[in-house]
Amino acid sequence: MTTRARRPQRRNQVLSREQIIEAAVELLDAGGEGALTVRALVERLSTGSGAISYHVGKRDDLLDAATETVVTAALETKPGGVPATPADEIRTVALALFDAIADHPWLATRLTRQIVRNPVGPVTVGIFERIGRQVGALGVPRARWFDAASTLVHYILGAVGQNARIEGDPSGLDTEADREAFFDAASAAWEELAAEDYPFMHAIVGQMKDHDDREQFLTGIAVVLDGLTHLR
Amino acid sequence: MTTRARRPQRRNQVLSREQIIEAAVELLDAGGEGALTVRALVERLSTGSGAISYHVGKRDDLLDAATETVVTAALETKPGGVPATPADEIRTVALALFDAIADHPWLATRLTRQIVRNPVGPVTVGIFERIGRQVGALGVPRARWFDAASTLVHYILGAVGQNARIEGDPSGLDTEADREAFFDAASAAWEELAAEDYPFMHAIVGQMKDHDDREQFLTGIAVVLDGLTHLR
DNA sequence: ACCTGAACACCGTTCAAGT
DNA sequence: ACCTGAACACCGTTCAAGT
Repeated sequence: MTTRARRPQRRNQVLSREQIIEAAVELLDAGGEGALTVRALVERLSTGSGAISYHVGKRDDLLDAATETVVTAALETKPGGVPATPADEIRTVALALFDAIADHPWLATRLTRQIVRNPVGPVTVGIFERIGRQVGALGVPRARWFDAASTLVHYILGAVGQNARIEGDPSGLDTEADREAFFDAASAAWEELAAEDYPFMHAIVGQMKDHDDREQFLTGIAVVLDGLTHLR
Repeated sequence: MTTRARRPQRRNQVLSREQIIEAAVELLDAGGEGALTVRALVERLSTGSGAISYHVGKRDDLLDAATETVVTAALETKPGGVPATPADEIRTVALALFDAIADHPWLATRLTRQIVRNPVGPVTVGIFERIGRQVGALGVPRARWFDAASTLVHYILGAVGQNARIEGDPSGLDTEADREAFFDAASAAWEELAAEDYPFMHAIVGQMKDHDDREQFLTGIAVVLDGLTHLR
């Protein structure tokens, strides 16, 4: 390693925007949105609070940046060079978002928020462009492309948001066991509802117990895709 | 007024849970989730912070209670005695939620959260029961009722969440003019995207400018309903 | 240009004390 | 049973000062 550097006039930049975002994502994954505090960040990066605001601005901006980083990475995952069908491509994007939220439950709230408030950002544009390109090939007439893409995106966001499990539970293990216990408790409670007032809930309590979120999500996508082919 | 009361052993209860929730909704409507602070509540109700926690528990519980109150009220609006078709009934529920979120933008985030975390509460059960009852009449086979109802609810939540405009903007008037300015800015930015990289965004920028959220929402519902009739 | 960290103005929750 | 309000342990942001 060469130790002779010419006039290091400015201090070694030891902290970067990327580093802060990375640490933020780790905190968010571990403890949900409440766990992302400036002080936790300061300790983890052993720096001062001013340095953080210098690099990423306000906490809210950091949350946006973290969202953007994670979503962009999720959308880039596209290894297979197979030129998929339009439906396949839509499913790929949808599942990428589904999985991203499964890995980062705090994303659910933030993703919705970002799309609403920042229609110009790479998150909104990325998702719409990627999905929207397919709707023409699906047989949707040009005048309805915006409606079609919006319907798909809205469905995906809604479904994906509902599959963000017990976010920010600091009590650790929200594993498969937890998940099952949660569903068991829910279906038990549904069974106790008055049957005459809640006939539907009683009818589906069995289906609810052994459904698979991911499969159900794909079913929903298929339903929307099917409906879109009839959009004139 | 009779002034002679027999031993009012306990003080007049001057503060009620309902009053607190009502004040909370007003604060939320006026300034978004950030405006609901214990101190703001304390001042508005001229009481102490302890009284609030006594009646409604923690801030988070109050947010849940406010959500429940508003959603329940929205779902109860059912004046016409006309026994609508299944599709009509679904549209009624969907629009009730749409309008509730238009009036109370803070609901968007909270509604999702409540449905995820409290599948037993009146919000989740109310929405599912009301919508789910219709899917049988739609021609969905019984074994698919849960999938069908979930698809509808997920679409509705996703769409409705996206139509919660600039929530919690304390700068007042988020009126029609603001809304238009917002869309104009967005479409201007979309037009500036590189046409070769974002062909879809360019194709729809005109549609985006003069679309109507509510109509688009109904289109989406129609798409999903259509898809559901083919679900086997 | 980059970083420090004290200071500030908030925040929600708790709890001993009063009625 | 209901309410008060001080005390506490947090929080994000700012900013003069250092390098």
